[in-house]
Amino acid sequence: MPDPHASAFERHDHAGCRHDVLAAVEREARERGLRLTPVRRRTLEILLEEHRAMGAYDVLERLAKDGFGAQPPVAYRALDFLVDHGFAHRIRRLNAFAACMHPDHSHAPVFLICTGCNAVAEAPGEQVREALDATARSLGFAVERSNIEAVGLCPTCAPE
Amino acid sequence: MPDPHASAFERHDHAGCRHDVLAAVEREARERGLRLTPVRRRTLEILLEEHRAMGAYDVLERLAKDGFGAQPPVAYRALDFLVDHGFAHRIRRLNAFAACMHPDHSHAPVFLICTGCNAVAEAPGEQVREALDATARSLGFAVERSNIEAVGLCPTCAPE
DNA sequence: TCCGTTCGTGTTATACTATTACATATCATT
DNA sequence: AATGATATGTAATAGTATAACACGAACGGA
Repeated sequence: MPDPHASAFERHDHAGCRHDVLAAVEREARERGLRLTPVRRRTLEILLEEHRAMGAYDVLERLAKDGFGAQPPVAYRALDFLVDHGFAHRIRRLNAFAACMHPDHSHAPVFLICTGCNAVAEAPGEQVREALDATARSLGFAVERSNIEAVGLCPTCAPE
Repeated sequence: MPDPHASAFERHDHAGCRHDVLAAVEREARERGLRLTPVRRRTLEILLEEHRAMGAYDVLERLAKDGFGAQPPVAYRALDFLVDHGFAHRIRRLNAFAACMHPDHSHAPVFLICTGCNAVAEAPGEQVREALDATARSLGFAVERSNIEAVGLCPTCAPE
């Protein structure tokens, strides 16, 4: 099994992580009584196959090829479902979506977007999330959800 | 002078903070050799007057009423200028813009968006930013810019 | 099993957000 | 005043997202 903690910037076994994540999502959905319908499942597969942040219309195009509806709501609804239940993430800076690589445990990840190669890594966000909660709490604000995104250069693209 | 550290969730003297921020921006622009042209200045004034996150088209509408061009690029260019130089912020979650309340010192704020009253507060982001940098660094990622946004309930809207 | 309700899908249409491209004008500098 | 860089105005279009409605499948209770 691929190292689940490997950074998305590192080389890893795509086929393996794809399979594992899908299995984890299926199990989660079953346990939580969620309906992982054909469109939803296929949408997740597409995100996993591409293994990158994809626009809703890119996803839609692929869904249409697979015989699903070709109108925007088809993609948006499936993507919203995945995001709502933690099986995918929305990256607002890119107006894009990406499969969650750790769907089995709740987490609020941080996204690192490389301006050199356009790769997007899902980094562990516990520390950042904790700091954010503390900051919010000091103002009496109760955080429900958050998005934390950074753009910069990944190790490969960074100058020496 | 209004307390510059007051949370946006607290009552405060809008007219006062408006004036102070505008003065600070004018000084900053002068010192840094930036051209705070009429559209740009008016755009900032609009954001300050409304004192909330505004869509580009809302801003555009007001600019048009004031005799400026009525096409989207007019608003987007002015807003981009303000954002690029730290005089305003872009809140991606809302596809909106808000005047920066502390334009005199560089900072990477955190945005707290209340789902109850739609208020947006600009909270100090040093701690969060530090945690984000640490997380990114551990993956060899060099952060250039980031956006950190949280949705939840402000003190006023939170249930007892 | 039948009925009603909820949920999911497909479709049409439209709303909202943002950028490209190009012409014109203004500014800073010589 | 001439030049090059910067800023503005406008037209056209690209890209992102949602509302509203019809239909049908899944679910739960009588």
